[in-house]
Amino acid sequence: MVKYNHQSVEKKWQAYWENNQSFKADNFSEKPKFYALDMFPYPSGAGLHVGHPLGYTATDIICRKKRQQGYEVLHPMGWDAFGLPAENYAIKTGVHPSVSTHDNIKNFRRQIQSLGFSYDWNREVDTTNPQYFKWSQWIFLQLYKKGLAYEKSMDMNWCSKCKVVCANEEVERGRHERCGEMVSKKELKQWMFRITDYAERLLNDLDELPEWPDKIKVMQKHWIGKKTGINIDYFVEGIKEAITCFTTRPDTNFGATFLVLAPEQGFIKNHLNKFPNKEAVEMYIKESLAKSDIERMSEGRKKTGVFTGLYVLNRLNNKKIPLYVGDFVLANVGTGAVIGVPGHDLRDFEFAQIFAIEVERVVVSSDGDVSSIVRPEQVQEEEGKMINSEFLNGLEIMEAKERIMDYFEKKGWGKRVVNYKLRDWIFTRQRYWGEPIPLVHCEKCGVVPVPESELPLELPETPNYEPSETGESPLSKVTDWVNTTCPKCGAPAKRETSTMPNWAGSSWYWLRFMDPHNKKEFCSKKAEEFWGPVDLYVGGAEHAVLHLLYSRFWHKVFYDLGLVHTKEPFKKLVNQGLILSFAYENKDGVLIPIDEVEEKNGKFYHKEKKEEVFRIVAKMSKSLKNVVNPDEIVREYGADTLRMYEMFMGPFEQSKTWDSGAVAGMRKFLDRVWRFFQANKFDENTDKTLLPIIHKTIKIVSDHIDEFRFNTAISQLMVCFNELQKNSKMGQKEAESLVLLISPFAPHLAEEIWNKYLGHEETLVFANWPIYDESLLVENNVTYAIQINGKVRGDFQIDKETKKEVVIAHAKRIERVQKYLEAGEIVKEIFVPGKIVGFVVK
RNA sequence: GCUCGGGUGGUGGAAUUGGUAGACACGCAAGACUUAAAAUCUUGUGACCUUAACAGUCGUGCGGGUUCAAUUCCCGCCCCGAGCACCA
Repeated sequence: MVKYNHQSVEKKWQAYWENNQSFKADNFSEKPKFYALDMFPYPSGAGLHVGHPLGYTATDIICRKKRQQGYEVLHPMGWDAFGLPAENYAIKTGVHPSVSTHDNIKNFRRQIQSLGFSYDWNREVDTTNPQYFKWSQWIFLQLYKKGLAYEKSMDMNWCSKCKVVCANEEVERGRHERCGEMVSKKELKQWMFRITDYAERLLNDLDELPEWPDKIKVMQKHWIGKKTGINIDYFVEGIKEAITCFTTRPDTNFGATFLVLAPEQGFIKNHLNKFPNKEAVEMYIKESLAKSDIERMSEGRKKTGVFTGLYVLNRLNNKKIPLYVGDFVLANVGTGAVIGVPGHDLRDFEFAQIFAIEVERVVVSSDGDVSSIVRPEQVQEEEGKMINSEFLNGLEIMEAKERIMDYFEKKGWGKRVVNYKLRDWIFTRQRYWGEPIPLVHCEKCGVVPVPESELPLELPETPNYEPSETGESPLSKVTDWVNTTCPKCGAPAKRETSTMPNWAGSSWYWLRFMDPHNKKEFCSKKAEEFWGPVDLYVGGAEHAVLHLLYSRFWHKVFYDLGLVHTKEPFKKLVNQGLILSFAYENKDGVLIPIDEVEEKNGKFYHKEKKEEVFRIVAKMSKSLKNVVNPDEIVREYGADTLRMYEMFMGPFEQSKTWDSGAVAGMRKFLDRVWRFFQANKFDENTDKTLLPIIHKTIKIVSDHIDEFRFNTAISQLMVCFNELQKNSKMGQKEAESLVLLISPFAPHLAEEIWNKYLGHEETLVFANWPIYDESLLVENNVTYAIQINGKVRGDFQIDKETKKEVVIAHAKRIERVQKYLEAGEIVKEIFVPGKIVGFVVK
C-alpha cells in the first residue's frame, strides 16, 4: 500500500493544470457558456481566512462539473485592492500603498493557488493597476457626460476617525461600517451620483431575479424604500410660502391637530422673523443641532419641540392648528415637515401628549372602540373605518385614502408623489489610495473632464498620505499635480483632488474579466454578448445593499449606454454562511484566548486562574487566537481535505463552527477512497447488485451539487463507499464514474487516481460527467413499514411490483401485527405504495 | 418596535408534495492487529424502563389543534441570529 502523499500529488497536478492551461476560457467557443464569479477579495495583510475558500470551493465545484458537462466555463479571480488598510499602513510606515498591496496580492495568490481552484489566471485583474482603473475613470466620465454625476455641497456623513466622507449605505446605526466610529455631519462639497433616478428600476427589476435569495431582495427593497403618498400645502396667514407635508395617510387628515417642522427645514430660515416665539425657536434649533447622533439615539422615543406661535390652516375643515419645531422630524425624510395626526400615529400621539395637544379620533378599528384616544394602545394605525371625517365617513381607510387624494388634487391643495428612502450616492473620498477623479476645475470653463485619451490619470507620488480634519484629500498638497491646464481653453486650472470610494473597482469588474486585456474598450461588445450575464455569483451577504446595489446601478447605466445587453448583471446569487470558531468566556462574560484554556472531563478551565470557563461560538479574531490559517490545513491534510471539509460542515448558506477534529475525519475518508482504488482491479464486469447504489449516487451527487447541497452530496459519496467496502467487484466504467463524482470536490486526488489506477494519460477536467440510468435506480425489493393507529409495529421486504392487496395480506400475517389487529376491529386500511401499510384498529 | 431566517442526540447535521426521526460525520466506549503506541479494521452509541431475548414508553423550543399518521400543515407563545429603525 502506498500512502497518499497530498503534498507531492497536489503540487504535481497544480503544475499540470497550469502547464496545460486547463482552465483557460475561450471567448470564441462553440460550446454553451457558463460564467461563475466569486466576490473578489480585498488582499489584506492578514492573509486568507478560512471563510474565503468556502465560497471559492463551491463555485469551483460547480465550474468543474460544468466543464465535464461540456460548457465553456469562465471562472476568474482578481483583487479589489484599493482601500483604507493599505493607506493607513502607509501613514504609519511610509511604505507606498502599492508596495504593500503588491505583497499582499502575492501572498493571497499563493494561498488561493494552493487550493487547486480552476481559475483562469490569464484574466486576473487588480483594481489598483492603472490599466484597470483607466476604465473605472472612463466609466466615471460616461456617467458624468450622461448627467448622472453632480457636485453638491451639503451635510455629509463624516467619519472623524477615518477622516473621510461615507455614503449612506456605509453608515450602520449611525456608525461607520468599517471602523465603528460615530458618524457626524459636516458640510462639504462632494461628487454625487443620481442613483435615485434609477430607484424605480432598481426596485422593479428585482422581480426579474428569481434566483436571488429573497432576503437580499427584501433588504434592497427596504433600502430603496418606495412610498406613495401626497404632498399637501399648508399656509400661515400672511406668509405666501407654503409648508408642504408629505404623508402616506391623507385619509386621517381630518384628525390633524398640529404641524411639526424639522429644525433644519427651510421655512424656518426664511420666515423666522415672523415667529412670535422666535427666541425660543432659535434656542431649540441651536440645541438640537448641537446634539450628536449618540445623544439623539439615547433619547429614544422621547419627543422634544417648541411652539412657534404660528398657526396653519387645515383647509379640509378650516381649523387653525399650531405650528411646532421638533427634532423627531428628520429634515431629509419626505419634506422635513409632518402633519400631526395624534389619533392614528404613535409618534404624533407621543408628541401631542407632551404638549397637551388635542387628539381626534377619525378611524374606528374592528375592535369597535369609539371612545376618545387617551392611551397609546388606542392609537390605531393599521385598519378600520372613517368617522368624524365628513365625506369620508364609513369608508375603509384604503378607500378613503384614494378618495381624499382625488379631492386634494381637484382642489389644488396637494399633489400625489412617490418618495424613496434611497438617496443619491456620495461618491468622492478624501483619501490617497483610490482612483483619482478625472476632472479639472477651470476658472473660465468650470468643471472639465479629462480627455479620454489622457486616461489613466495616475496617482502622484506624495511624501504625506495623512488625510485632514477639514476634508482635504492628501492629493491637494501635491501642488505640481494639482496645478494643470484646462483641457478646453488651456488656461491654468486645478485637478479634482478627491478619489473614488473603494466600491468603484468592484462595481464593474465582472465585465473586465470577460475581456481583461482589451486596450481599446472596457469590455468588447462581443465578449459581453458571449459571457454576460454572470450565471452564478457567490459571496457574503454583507454586501446586500452596498456592492450589490451599486453594481446593479452601474450595470443599468451601461445598459442604457448600449454597453451591455442585459438589464441585470448577476443571474443567480448565493450567499455563503460565516465560518465561526470556538472561543471561551468566564462566568462574567470576559473572553479568554483559546491558548489559556484547558479541557478536563468535558469541562473547560482557565490554565492559570483555574476558574471554569465556558465554550462559546464567536467570529475568528486575533485577540481570541482562534483564527484558523488555511496554510496549516493544506500543509497537514491537503487542499482536497480542506475543500471537502468546508463543504461538509453544514448547509452552504448557514453559519458554521470550525471543528479541527472533523477535519482529520475528512482526511480519513479521502484515505479510504485512495486505498479502495489502490487495492482493487477494475478489469471485470461490475457486480449487478452494486449498480443501484452507484446510479443512485450519480443522481444524488449531480442534483445536490446543482442545489448547493454539498454536505449531502458528500454524505452520499460516503454512503456509497461504505457500501463498496462490502463488495468491490467493479468494472472500469463504474470506477471512472465514482472518480468523476469526487473530482469537483477533491480534484487532486481524483486526477491522481484517474491517472495512476484507471490508466488515463489525459486530465479528467474534460472527461464526461457520469449519467445515471433511471431503470437502475430502484432496487427490486422495497421495505414496507406497518403502522397500527399511526405507530410503527414492524416492517417487511417484498418485491416492488407486488399488488396492494397482496402487500396488505402479507402484513396481516405477521405475528407481531396480528397481536395488535386482534385487539379490535380494523376500521381502515392505508396503503402508500413502496412505503407504508397502515391499519386503524378500534 | 418592524422585516427576514432558525430552534432536531454529547457535537455538526439528515429527513422539504405529511408516511419507518436521527442518514452521513465528529466524539465516546468495547474489541482485533501490535512488545507498545499511532494508523487501520470490526461492533455499539437519543432518553427511559426492562431483559436471557423480544418487546414497551417517551422524544424534533413550549402549549393547543387538524390527521390513520406531524420535524413537516393551522392557531397561540418562548428563545436565538441577521437586517432596518422616530421614514411621516
